[in-house]
Amino acid sequence: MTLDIDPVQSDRSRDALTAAHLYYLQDLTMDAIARELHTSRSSVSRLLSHARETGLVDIQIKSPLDAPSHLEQQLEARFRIEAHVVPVPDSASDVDRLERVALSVARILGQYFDSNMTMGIAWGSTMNAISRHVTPKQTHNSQIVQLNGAGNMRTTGLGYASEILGRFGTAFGAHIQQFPVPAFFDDPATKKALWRERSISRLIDMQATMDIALFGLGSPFSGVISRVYAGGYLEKAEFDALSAAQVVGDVATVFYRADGSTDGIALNERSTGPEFTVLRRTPRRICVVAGRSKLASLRGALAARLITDLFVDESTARALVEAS
Amino acid sequence: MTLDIDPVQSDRSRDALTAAHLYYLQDLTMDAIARELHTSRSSVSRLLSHARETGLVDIQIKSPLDAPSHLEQQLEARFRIEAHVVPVPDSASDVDRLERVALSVARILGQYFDSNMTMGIAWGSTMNAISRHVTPKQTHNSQIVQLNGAGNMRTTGLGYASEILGRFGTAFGAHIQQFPVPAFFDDPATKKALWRERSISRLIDMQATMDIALFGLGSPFSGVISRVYAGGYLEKAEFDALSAAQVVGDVATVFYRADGSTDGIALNERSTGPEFTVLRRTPRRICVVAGRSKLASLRGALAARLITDLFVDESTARALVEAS
DNA sequence: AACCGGATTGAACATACGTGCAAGGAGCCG
DNA sequence: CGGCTCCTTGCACGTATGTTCAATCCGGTT
Repeated sequence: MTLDIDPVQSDRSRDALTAAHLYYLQDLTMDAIARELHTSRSSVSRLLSHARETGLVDIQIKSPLDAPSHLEQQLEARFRIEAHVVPVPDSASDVDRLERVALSVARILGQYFDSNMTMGIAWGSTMNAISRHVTPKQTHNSQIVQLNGAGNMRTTGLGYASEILGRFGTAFGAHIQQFPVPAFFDDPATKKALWRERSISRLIDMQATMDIALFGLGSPFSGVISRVYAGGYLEKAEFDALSAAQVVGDVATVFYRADGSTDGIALNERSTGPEFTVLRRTPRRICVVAGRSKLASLRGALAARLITDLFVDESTARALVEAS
Repeated sequence: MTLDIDPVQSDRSRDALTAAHLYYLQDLTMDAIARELHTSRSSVSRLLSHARETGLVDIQIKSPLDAPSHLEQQLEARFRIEAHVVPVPDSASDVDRLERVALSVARILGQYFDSNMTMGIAWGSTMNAISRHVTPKQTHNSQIVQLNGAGNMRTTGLGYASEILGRFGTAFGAHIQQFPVPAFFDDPATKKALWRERSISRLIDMQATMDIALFGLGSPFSGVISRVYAGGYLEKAEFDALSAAQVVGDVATVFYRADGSTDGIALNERSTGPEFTVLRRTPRRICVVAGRSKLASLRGALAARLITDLFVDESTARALVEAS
């Protein structure tokens, strides 16, 4: 057994690297590059795609700091967060919105995550969308930790959640830490007991000391039903209880009201997501929101001070600013 | 008088920014972007060019660290420098070589230079070529300092050198410090006297404390005549003296031999470039070389330990490694 | 108000680029 | 040694992008 890299792979990458050099740093046409590399133009096109996909080429966009859009400035001033407004035409559907915001986030994420870091991630449609596009970036000694369990009455949830987790993991070359518990326990006592198990508490500790948290928002009572409510995670009675408690949203299956409060929301006792008091210790907490249906939920999360960095589509951002 | 930015400029930049967002982060086609921005596709193409040219979009290429080319590794091991080999086909002319290496350097330079830094730059065909392509990057409180005088019998040299200097200055938003003296004094005493003038000594001090030096190499006795020898800077007699002293090259009009030594080279007493003992204190000293005609000169500069970072075209790099 | 550069715009054209496809390997059984 | 699959390659085609040019707009001047 040897440590050599697959020579074919390495050949390919070496070529991709020179191709990228010639294309992006020397402005040669793919045709010219093809001649220098003794191959066809189409292969060069493919090499360059490969270079971009694998993060060999890194394209960043830098706001000249003096020109964050008016919207971003307002959000930053009003909520004390770093805001990133993703331009999406007002006519776009909510699906488009999510897809486009997710794509933007996926491309930028590498600027936040680095070697020796631990990032906690939730799961759900937002995280799923992001995971499908993350641009790879090689890191060392870094960890991706699942924030909340994903099991329900029908499945252990390991498939869906770990797919998401896995995509982040391979993109960053990070170890992944799954959280093999249901989204909600039936009995709070089970949770307490499990939390004392070393295998689980190790994970809880990692969550408590992570450098970055990345999450979307659940919004139980708005048009688009978040995955948590659709997938058999909650019974009708539980759902009604949330409604009665005036819940407006959740982060990693921990629920909150419009004012950001969580006290007396019974379901949280059985939820596996990190308590907000813990979450708030994470230095960078990136929230991704797309679509106006999540507006109430977003207001609540802001009130709960769960967010340090917000990625949001333009029209939702506008709505957020206007109503305040 | 107001501090507002030209609203037209700012409009343009804002659009360029969103266009860049949509194009590079969301993979929209220019056509789609045109519709969102209510303009024509060609305008979007222009906006994107603008965004790239002004450094709004920053494209980096990251060697996965495990894959610096064989050549780069050898150079780094042998000379204790950071090497960047620029791929250029062996068939390319020396002019092409220079142009392509310069373009690469111009694109990468922003990764080295930042706010609050001082960079010293020489002048000559290499620096000229680089200056014509530097990708802008906004910095604050940074300085560009001219390393050596550019005047000669016919002109003050302020035009040519300051054009170069100016391009770097505007690209980085840096203050520029010209060096209004000839390349060589006739009398060493004049130099000594001037060096005591506060206006000049201030500049010398800046050179002594700069963070980065950027220079090409002169190679008096090889095919392509460096600007120093062509432009009326040296008399026949001086040229002969250099030859007799076995000089192989110069950095900022300070001459050295193949072994890197400078002792007893009379012309250096009258040269306005920084002494090597001073130059070597600069933490990062970036040398840009293109063309095998500069090989001897490059060997000397390496022997003189003037270089910490080398940018060189592929075939010159190969020649350098092979002959050692 | 009429006039004049100079900059900006969209249409049209000319390139350059991405991708489906069929052909040609390279490895892997049977 | 076929015969199989899976992967890579170059070609051909359609689309996306860069660029020229004439028309238009704008700010300043007479």
